[in-house]
Amino acid sequence: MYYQRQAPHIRPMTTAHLAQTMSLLQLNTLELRQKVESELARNPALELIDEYRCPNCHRILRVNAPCPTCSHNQSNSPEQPIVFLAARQDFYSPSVSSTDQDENSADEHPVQKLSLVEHILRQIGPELPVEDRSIAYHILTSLDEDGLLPINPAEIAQYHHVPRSRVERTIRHIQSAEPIGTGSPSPQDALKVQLETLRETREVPPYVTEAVETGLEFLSPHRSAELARLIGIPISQARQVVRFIADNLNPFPARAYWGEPGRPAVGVKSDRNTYTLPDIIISRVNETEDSPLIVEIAMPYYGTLRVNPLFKESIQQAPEDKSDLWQADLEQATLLVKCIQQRNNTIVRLMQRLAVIQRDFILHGEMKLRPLTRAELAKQLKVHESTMSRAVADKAIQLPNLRIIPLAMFFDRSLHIRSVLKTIIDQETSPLSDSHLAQILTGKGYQVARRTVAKYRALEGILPAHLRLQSHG
DNA sequence: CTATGGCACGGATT
DNA sequence: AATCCGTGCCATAG
Repeated sequence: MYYQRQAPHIRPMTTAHLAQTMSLLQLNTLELRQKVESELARNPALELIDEYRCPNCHRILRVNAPCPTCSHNQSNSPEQPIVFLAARQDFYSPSVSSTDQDENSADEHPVQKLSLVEHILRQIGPELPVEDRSIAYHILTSLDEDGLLPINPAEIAQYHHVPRSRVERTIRHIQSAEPIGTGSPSPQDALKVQLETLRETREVPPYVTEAVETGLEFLSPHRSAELARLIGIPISQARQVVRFIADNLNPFPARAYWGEPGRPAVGVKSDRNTYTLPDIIISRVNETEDSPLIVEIAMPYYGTLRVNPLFKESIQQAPEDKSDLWQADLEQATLLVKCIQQRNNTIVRLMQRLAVIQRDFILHGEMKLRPLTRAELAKQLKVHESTMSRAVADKAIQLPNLRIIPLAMFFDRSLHIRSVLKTIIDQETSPLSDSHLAQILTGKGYQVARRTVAKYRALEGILPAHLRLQSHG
């Protein structure tokens, strides 16, 4: 399927190389992993050997990557505090541990991304009693697109002829898996579960529990006034509560990692029931202001992918009729390996640049996002615009604050203004009209037309001024 | 008369 | 070439 049986030597190498690099570049890590797996299964010239470890420190290394501990780092100048670790390979577990049901569905229509069901089963699989597996599977496949359970546990119990308590026990198992709260019957329950889990590791501000229990409908940022009145606390404290909940909890667990609750993230395909893992992870070394950033590129497979040297040697002894085929396989394998390396290289270079340009955004949030176009970055990196587009397409990136957002968000033209707009509205004492908001924004150095303010408002799901509530009283 | 949403146009972006 | 986005104009609601 991946190669035509034509005389391979006629095919111009460069064209094929280019074409394949391009097509690989626009795949995200999971898609690439599937591609590699299918090639591995089909092509005897390709082999996957154990991960390559640094002889001194035993760190797992990407092929050809300098060891970050023993040898010096390539990209670490003092004014650009960024450290690039070797791409990490341990991120995606090998595909052995899936259940029977998964195998079947995967055969029928190849999964593009790890489904939520599979993701959770892998987590709870080990602790889940075997006899509860079918129940868990039943629950997971019944989830709606937000990760909530729309049907009654009693139904499931009846269907499997088991006591209800066993179903509920299984639900609790599922709720405790990432994303926490999945399988809850309602957004409120999901929040409660998340809150409990959070309590184990962190201090939870006062009144958060009350807000979740009674003031659920007032939890959106611009309704803090109503919440304050309901619980009987100052508005400022209500804002903190709302802020805390927005930052740490999510009423729709399955959307947990896609940007902000309730708002579909920018640039995401509207695939339903897919759970997206990051292709790139950024973390920080410490909490100081000038802390270096660690950028990790997730690898699609364990170990080192390479052309099997034995296959290469034995190719002269190929049987007459197979000779062409083997030759084609060999070329295909070499091509794939090269292209994957090139893909990684492109993404690493992209991220090196991006981490410098958008450092403030990565560390301090949306308001600091610097408007940047793909074309601009392409120019700086001296690559073609279409290459940039592909590199950015369909990738997810995890920020140090653990939020996972589409890489495309780094190129949002108006996110920073929208974010400023949000805080203005959040802090307004009486509802401001669009034209007034436009004035304030212009005063702050963001030139936007009144009409545009209206569009941004709509985008953020904020009601027009006359429908917003007075914040005091 | 003011505030806002719909439509459409043109330029930028992909 | 196709799509997205900011903006102006106009109709409508209050």
